[in-house]
Amino acid sequence: MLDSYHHGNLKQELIEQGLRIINKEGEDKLSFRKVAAACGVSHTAAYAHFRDKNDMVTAIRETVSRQFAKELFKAVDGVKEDCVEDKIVALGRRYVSFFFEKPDYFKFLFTNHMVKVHFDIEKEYEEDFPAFTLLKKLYLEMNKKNGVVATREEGERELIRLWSSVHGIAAIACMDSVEYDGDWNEVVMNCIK
Amino acid sequence: MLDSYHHGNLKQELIEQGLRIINKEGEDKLSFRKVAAACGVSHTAAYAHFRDKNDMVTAIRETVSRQFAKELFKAVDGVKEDCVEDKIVALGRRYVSFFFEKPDYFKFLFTNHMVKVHFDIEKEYEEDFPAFTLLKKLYLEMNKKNGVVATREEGERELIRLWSSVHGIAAIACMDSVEYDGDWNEVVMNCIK
DNA sequence: CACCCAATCTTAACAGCGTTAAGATTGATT
DNA sequence: AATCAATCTTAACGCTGTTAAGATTGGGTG
Repeated sequence: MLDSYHHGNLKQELIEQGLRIINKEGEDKLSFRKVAAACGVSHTAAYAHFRDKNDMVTAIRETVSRQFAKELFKAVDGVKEDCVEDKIVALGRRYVSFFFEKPDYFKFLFTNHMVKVHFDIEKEYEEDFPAFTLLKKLYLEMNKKNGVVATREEGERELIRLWSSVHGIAAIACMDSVEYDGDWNEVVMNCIK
Repeated sequence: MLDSYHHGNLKQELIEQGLRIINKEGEDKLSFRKVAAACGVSHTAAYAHFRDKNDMVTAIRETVSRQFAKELFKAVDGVKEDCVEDKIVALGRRYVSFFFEKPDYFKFLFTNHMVKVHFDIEKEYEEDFPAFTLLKKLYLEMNKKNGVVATREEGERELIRLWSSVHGIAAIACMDSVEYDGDWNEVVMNCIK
């Protein structure tokens, strides 16, 4: 463990170095060999920890996904306890600002189809995209507080509307050829309703 | 021109074969060499027509972009002349259904930042994404018809809301891990307003 | 303590990729 | 008929992901 042959903590460092490369050079510049070199290890060592490259990228993606969710939770927790509407707005703002700060993460998270989601408002799904699960929870909380009893169809449509609004703004704000000198926060407000 | 050394129409066939490969195997499976082989030509012949691979992919992307716009125009033209609201709805529906039919096109069009867009409602921009230009036109038409005089800020926000709603739904409808057995048309209706 | 095994890492090799360089072929122009 | 520029070919380079076979090592068993 001391003397280099066995790294000791390779799997995690591969993820960290991979993330660093994506941040600095973009996802397309990420290669198995480069990550290994960054860890000071031969280019096939990673196969002891990941099935293939895609498996490693997926692990990195899950790290980003958790990091994203953590930011959303933080934003929501900063709002006074009983103001569900404000919490939803706070989530929407952070959702957009997170990706506005790191546009590459948007592409990285959403373009390879890892995001699992169930609109079904009558059940919870452990495997769902955490950011979505949080939104779903807040939405149900809001309905409950306001005494709204939506049909399943109405509720699902409204949930989709909420998420797609915010997600759509993030998608557009991330396009590097889109310039908008207004305030994205205002846009979010205007969209969520 | 007859006897094979000079292909005669290579550039266009490269685009067509490239598009075919993307449709059948996905963008990541597209290679310069494979497209060339599909055209029955050596793997460097394409360099007479495209600067590099990215240049060829961009050409393919512009083809898809035009094809997409054509579909939207067709949908809009199918609506009675003076019903602007219905036209916008028709555009939204086709926007989503187009990508729902070919999910790979969504990623292909939007994840490499080719889409240029100006929200500025006081000018027209030739180079803008044609689908967006159409929406912008309809939006201004609607305001005019209804005698709405929005400030520049309000107008831009509303335009963004319109587009991001539709775009967001398309983005979500395209994720292969998202299953929704409701009608996306209803979702579009509910979002556009 | 000695042994062994399984996990971990290395080197070697393969096919596929984009790209460049140098040369062959051709249709069109002079 | 000669020439030239556009077009296509072959050869080579360095990079990529992946597999196979072997070296190294730490932990658990006798």
